Amino acid sequence: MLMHPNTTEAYDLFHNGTLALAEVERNGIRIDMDFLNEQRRRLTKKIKMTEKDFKISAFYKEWQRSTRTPVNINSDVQLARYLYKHKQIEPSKTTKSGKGSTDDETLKALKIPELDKLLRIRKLKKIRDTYLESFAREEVNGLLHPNFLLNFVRTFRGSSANPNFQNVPKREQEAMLITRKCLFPRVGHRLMELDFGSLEVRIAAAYHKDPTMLKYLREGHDMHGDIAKQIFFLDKFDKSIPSHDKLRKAAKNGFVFAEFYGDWYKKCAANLACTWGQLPKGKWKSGQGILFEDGHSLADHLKQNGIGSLSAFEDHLEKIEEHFWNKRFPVYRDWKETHWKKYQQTGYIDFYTGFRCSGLMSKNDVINYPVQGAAFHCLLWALIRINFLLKQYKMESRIIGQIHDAIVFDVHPDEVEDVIRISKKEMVELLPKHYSWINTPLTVEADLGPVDGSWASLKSYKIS
DNA sequence: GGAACTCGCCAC
DNA sequence: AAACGTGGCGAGTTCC
Repeated sequence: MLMHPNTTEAYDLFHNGTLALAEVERNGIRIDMDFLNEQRRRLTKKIKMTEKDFKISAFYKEWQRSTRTPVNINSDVQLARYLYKHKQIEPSKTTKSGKGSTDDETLKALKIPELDKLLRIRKLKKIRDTYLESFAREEVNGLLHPNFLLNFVRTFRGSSANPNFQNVPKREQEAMLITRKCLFPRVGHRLMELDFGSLEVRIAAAYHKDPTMLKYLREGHDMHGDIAKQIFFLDKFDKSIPSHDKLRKAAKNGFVFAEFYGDWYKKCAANLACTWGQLPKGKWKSGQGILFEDGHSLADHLKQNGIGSLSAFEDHLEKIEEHFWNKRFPVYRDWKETHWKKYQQTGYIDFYTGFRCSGLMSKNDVINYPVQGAAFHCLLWALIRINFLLKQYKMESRIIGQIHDAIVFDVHPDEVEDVIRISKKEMVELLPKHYSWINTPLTVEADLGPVDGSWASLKSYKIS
């Protein structure tokens, strides 16, 4: 596949972006090596103990008896051979190459208690070896200087390496609290993140201009709530009820975004019911799945609406998908088709930001690339401007990182409001003037840490 | 003994 | 007709 900036504007964006990101890289982020080393030791101890525990189990002994060579408990190849060849267990999932999978989900489904120890070891090693070790390797004078690169990604997004600043654990609490507690602002400063609200959805809307989607984005209605209502038969939807919020998140991540990216109802159904709804494959029994506040279970609730199994839920979601594209967002659907046809005729796709990809691409690629890429270019444009202004105003605050649709700052406590004001102006006011094809209002969300607080201590901060 | 591969898993 | 996009990176394994 060939890719290139196709306008001077696109070329300039990457030229200035490279210079700005080089400064971001030079700024760096403070790292607490004492805490890191303490966690390294603690994890090593835990891993050793769990390994010991695992090795006295009947499961391990049987595994070792099954083969002549010494077992390496870290080898998924050996584990798959033992489980699926020797013990003849049927895996619930296979890998791309058709072998039985040994990922977290598949091993948990086997309900072999000893395997939980193996998964625990895998998780602890991930934290220690992928994150802490790479942080330690890259530390210079108490700072990390992650690389931010613009020349690797097919969609013209950025990437990060040495260490990768863009995939530090956030959702899973244990991993988050170990890794992010290593990273700090400079002494007396605060960490702050500013990110665009639902940027990719807004950029997609600029391409397809679906009136229903534009209405959602312009009037701030809750699209994910509406879809959750429809998928899960909720007649009174209320985001502030925890169970409803759970189902809303499920609809958002397990269906809406998946459909936007090109997934289809069958995979979404399994994911929604099993991963998000905690229901089993096959038939459902009373009391199974996540619980509502009144004690009812998701299985009971769906049964009341005529759905008592995964296959019935699949049929239900097929209808939802049909409605989603043909009734709710038909103009979005039509854009996907005409955009795909255009690529098939010309052999390339143009981004609104002036970049061009040509060569062999799948349909999903053709639909996703210009959205993902242009969304990042919005962030990069704002980052270049904000970086320039912080220097021009001789401020103490610095940009120290970039995560696709977010900018990470190391801010002087007296400059918090100024940095927000300056950034907000660039992100929501001037950016849509520069890229006049943006057709919905942009929003900024802030997360702020206390003075000398680590990256684990950021809290949502209301922008005035 | 290193390159290239698979697999798993972290982020958006 | 087919079936979710982009990365980085570690460990194990296989190839040469």
